[in-house]
Amino acid sequence: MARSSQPVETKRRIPRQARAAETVATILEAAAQVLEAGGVAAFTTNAVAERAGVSIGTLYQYFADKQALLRALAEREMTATIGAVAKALRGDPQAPAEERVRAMVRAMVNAFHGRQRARRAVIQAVLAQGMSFEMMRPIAAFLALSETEEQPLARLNREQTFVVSRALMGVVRAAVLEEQPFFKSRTFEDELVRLVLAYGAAIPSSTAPG
Amino acid sequence: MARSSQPVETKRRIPRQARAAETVATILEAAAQVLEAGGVAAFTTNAVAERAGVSIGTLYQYFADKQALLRALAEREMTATIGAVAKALRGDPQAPAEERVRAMVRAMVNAFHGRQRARRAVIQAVLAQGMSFEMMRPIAAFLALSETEEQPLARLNREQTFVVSRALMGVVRAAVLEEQPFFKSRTFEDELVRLVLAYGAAIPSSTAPG
Amino acid sequence: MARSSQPVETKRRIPRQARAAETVATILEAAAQVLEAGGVAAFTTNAVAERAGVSIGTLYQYFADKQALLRALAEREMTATIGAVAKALRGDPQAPAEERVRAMVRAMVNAFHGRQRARRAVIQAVLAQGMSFEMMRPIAAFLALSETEEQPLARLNREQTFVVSRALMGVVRAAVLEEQPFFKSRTFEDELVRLVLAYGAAIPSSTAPG
Amino acid sequence: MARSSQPVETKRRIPRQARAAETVATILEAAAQVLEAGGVAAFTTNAVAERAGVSIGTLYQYFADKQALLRALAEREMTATIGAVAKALRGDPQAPAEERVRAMVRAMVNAFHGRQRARRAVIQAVLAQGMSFEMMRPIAAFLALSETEEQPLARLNREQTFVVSRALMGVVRAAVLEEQPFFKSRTFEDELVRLVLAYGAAIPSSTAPG
DNA sequence: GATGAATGAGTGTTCATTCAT
DNA sequence: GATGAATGAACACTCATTCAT
Repeated sequence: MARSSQPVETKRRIPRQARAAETVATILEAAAQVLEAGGVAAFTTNAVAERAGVSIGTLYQYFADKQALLRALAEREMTATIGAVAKALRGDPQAPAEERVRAMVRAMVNAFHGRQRARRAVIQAVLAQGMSFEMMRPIAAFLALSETEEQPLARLNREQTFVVSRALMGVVRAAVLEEQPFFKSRTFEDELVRLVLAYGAAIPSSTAPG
Repeated sequence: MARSSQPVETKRRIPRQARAAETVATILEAAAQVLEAGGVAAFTTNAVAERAGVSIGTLYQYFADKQALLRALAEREMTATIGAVAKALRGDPQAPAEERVRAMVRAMVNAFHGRQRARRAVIQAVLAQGMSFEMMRPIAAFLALSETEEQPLARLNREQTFVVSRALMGVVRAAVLEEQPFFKSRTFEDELVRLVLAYGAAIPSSTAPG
Repeated sequence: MARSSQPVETKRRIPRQARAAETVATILEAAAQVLEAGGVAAFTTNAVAERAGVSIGTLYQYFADKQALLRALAEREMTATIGAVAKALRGDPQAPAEERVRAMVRAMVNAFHGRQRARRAVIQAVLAQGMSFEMMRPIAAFLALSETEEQPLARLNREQTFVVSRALMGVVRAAVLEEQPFFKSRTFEDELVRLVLAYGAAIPSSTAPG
Repeated sequence: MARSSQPVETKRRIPRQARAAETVATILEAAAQVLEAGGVAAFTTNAVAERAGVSIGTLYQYFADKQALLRALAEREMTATIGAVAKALRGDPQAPAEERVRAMVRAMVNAFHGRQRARRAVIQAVLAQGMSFEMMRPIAAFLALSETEEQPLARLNREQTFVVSRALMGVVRAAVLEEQPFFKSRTFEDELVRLVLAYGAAIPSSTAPG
């Protein structure tokens, strides 16, 4: 496993032409499929290239190394989740807290729908490669709910934001990884909403900064 | 290549002599150290054997394969956590709920003290190898708190048990993996206690089975 | 680890370029040489690769595993033998039986000329790997002589075909393995011819089917 | 694979006591069983020792190395075959040639009865280890039939002896290795007898020496 | 004499990565 | 830009053999 020393750059070549962008998309989709089909063990650069229908050389033209490919994939998957959650949060600001929390919870759960295995594999792969949870920060930010100026979820301090966001993600993640049958059930959703609301309600105004 | 059947499945040879038992302990300790020092990437059977000061052959005399070694290590680490949490839960049954929850939370947090990197690596490795979360079941069982006949955490149904246990573990896990500076702080502990108690209090008696 | 399906099963990648075809030939030749030089014990994939002057990776690009390499080699060697024998059998159909049998015997003996050690090693290796004698079937078929419409070797039943073919091959094989000095002698050839003709002549027409 | 340099000695320690002789027998029997059960691949010194119920150290007390064990086993198996054939040949010297040949053929076929897999494995192992066919010489000698003073099989020269003995053994060997269903049939036996007699009859007195 | 824990050279095999075409 | 043949460090794992107890 030769370690390349490209610290920051994810991609080698910024695709300026439509064709190149297509190739990149093809490769990423192939990567997701390989992960979905065979899990982490099957996720080799050669396999991805073959699935994508491009040569291994072409893959390396766009991704500096395996890490970069994985990073890009994780980003893509995360972006989808973030987008859905953000949209839910952006909904009607006048709606009652429960309604908004429920919309967000549902968005998260739905985000993990479908290609569960791929997402699970992405999580595994991300962890296996020692990548920090940095890329999950955006979600955490959303979950902080600080953009909701209204009660009862606003004004959380650092620890509280961390607790509620990670609690929520922790439960969803565990449900995905453990393949819990009740994952998509209404009962499960209810409990997640309850968790967030109860915790929010239990926070006295004074603990929040300012 | 006939494999003689061994009782535990994890180990190849049951150490009957003092020397052998020592060797096993040495290897496991070495495994933890390697994981601590270099993360999942450095966790090779050869590296572990070298660190342990035994030959690679000796390692394989006691562990059928890499997985088995990892499994044994995870077991060892998990047992420590379980033991601490269980002890906390066993405490004074007359004590108020908050006190008992706090004891448990503290036990969990403390369990992840010290060799954080190793534990983190164990988690990563376990995930990377596609091992199911089965081994975390015992902890979940404890967290279900169903043994506490008293209010307010008893009588949780399946989904509720799952939610509270995974929420708690999710937060602690994230704090370890992300190396949050407030991990050992009282503030953090307070919030965890709040999460559990608030959720427990928000559950109406009627949702629980029976 | 998805294996893409290949037509022949023996090879992983079908060489489409001239360079690749050359490489395959080089590896096979190296395999024969290694076998010739050091026998079965020396026949390791690394040794073959080194002898071929290619990296071990290249070897595995064309042969799925050691077995496949061995199989390919055996095939190559057998094909040579079969070809020679077949050619001899195809000779003048009008020629007297003795002449035709002699041509065949000579072809077989000659086929084992030269690289005796390699062939011997191939046989050993094939046996050692538990490979069935399937690949020798073609030779047996030829030896059945059923294509010779003429007396005295045609119309052999199953057991008779087996007996005469294996007897002939058994003697040749033993001569090769035991490195008998008279292997290439005319006397030896005479005796082989005698064996086949005598046996053929001793079979009454009635024992053959039809 | 450390090669020990003990050229000739098969056994390390000559068992002078009854107990030691028993142990050797036990080990040899275990070796045969391991070979029978798992073929060449399963034939490891450790497996044999375990099967024999002795420690690996004990095994090495009686057999210098794996080769020696194999050699001893081959010897044991061959001795049985030889004994049977010799007995058949020793039968009534006044009996007609066909009868005596048939007795011999039957003895050979029967010798390969029963533990076929083990014998097959022994053959494979013997070949795999590069052991020459030296140990089969005794059988060849018997097959030379030179002890039969009578017609028509006596007075064979070197090549003729070689041809008839190896032809016979070659057919039997092939039948065992290929697991031919007709192996034990009367038809097959008939053909073997025919082969020997026809060949013998086809030899003019003048070709034999003296 | 017997034991079995320990050894370690050696094997087959993978896969990220390069570079000549 | 694309290709894919070639690379080789690295890995998991085996097993014949030794020797302290």
